[in-house]
Amino acid sequence: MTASAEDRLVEAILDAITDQRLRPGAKLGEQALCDLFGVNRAQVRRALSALTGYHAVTHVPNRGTFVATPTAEEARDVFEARRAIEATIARSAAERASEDDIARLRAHLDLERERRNGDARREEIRLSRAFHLELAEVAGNRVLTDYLSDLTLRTSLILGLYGRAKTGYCGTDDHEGILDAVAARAPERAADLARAHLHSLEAGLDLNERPVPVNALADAFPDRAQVF
Amino acid sequence: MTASAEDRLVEAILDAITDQRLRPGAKLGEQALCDLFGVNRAQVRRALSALTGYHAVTHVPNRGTFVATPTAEEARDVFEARRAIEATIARSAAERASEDDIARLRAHLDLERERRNGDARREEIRLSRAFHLELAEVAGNRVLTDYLSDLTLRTSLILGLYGRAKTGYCGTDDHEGILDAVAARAPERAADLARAHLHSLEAGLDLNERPVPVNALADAFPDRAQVF
DNA sequence: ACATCAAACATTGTTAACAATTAAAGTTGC
DNA sequence: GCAACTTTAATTGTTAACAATGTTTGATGT
Repeated sequence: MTASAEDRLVEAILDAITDQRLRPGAKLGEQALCDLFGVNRAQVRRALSALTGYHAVTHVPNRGTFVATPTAEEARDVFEARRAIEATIARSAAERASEDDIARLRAHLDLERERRNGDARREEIRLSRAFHLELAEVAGNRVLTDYLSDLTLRTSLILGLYGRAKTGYCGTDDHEGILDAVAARAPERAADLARAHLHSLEAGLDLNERPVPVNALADAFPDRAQVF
Repeated sequence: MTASAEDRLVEAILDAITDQRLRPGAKLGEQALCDLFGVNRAQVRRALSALTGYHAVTHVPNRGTFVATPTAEEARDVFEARRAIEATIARSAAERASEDDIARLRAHLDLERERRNGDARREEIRLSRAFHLELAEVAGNRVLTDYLSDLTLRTSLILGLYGRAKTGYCGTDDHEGILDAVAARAPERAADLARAHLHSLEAGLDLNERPVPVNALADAFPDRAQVF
């Protein structure tokens, strides 16, 4: 069960993008990654290739690979796709959730609410994403779960680019409403609430192009920077 | 605009899977692909890596990569995902299709009907897939179109594994009904018909595990086999 | 004949050196 | 001082040889 070097790299970069330590447009230099993670270039190269498949990075021939910078149009498409997929997920979850599932999701929301009182913004995004993905697990469709994993990552990038600093991200209240509908075995209400949740999240965006904030690779992995 | 060797390879293999010249479980040997396409191993390797991202092949460490063999469960998940996505696509298409779009789709259906009278079964699958993808283009959501491209490919594999030989694949009649709803600007009816179409396609499957038919790589590319 | 084991073969995985391309720095001329 | 050009450095792309793993083949003994 020991993950390969390539998988570790992919996970580390996905994590860094998820909680916005790596911002859109940041360059992922091959040698830099070799040094940071202590692997050889071929492995880095394959990891980056895999990441392009997740729409997390874009590869420019002879230039390098960069953290993806979704356009405003792509942002709209991502949210529409999420509504289509998460409505189905919410419906299935309401039909299939066991008592254990519901209890687990409630515990997750408690954690979310607790952390929200603090100001750990990164943690907030990560936990919010985790709720959506756990609900997907409960729904039990691996294909949809994989797509949602992809879409939530892209949502992280979109929030980083177009999100207004003021507004919080996913309201915990919305999540609570969805879970209540699931617990009440009300599939259509759960689906409607999921759609509404995503609409309000999208409404909180400012979809005007803005200068792309780029930061260095080393900033995203401060712990490793000293090790190597 | 000249496609790279890697892209050509990916396209060729995806095509071969789409019209079932490459069947589930077929081994994609690296050296064999080098010989067939006259490229070096590194390029083959990267192409195969990209293909795993499309869920078209699976990679087994130290064993090689093989054309994916979806399980019965995955088949169900794929169809549920398609219903979620294509219902949204049909709805959008009905809202946004121009007269040109509709004319183009009608021409496509004419072609489909014509070929159907012949017995070109491969052509039939390819054209049916193309209709779904063209409708997605009309709907105008690139994210959903990409996912659908992925799902239709997997559907090809699923039909090869679990499809009853008797039944045709996508009925042209179903497609016609969907297009009529689009032309009539009836989004909900279009969405319902799309869902029903996929339900009937899924109902035509025999989801019992069966021996995996494997054929050789060279069989899938008879034209190239002689060149090299 | 069948199972077991061992050696030969074939295939995948890794590494390092080399080539090609792009970005950066420095220089020259106006 | 600024722009255009040349040279230098850094980065990505490619190739081929080597190592490790898995598979097949054939021999051996029961």
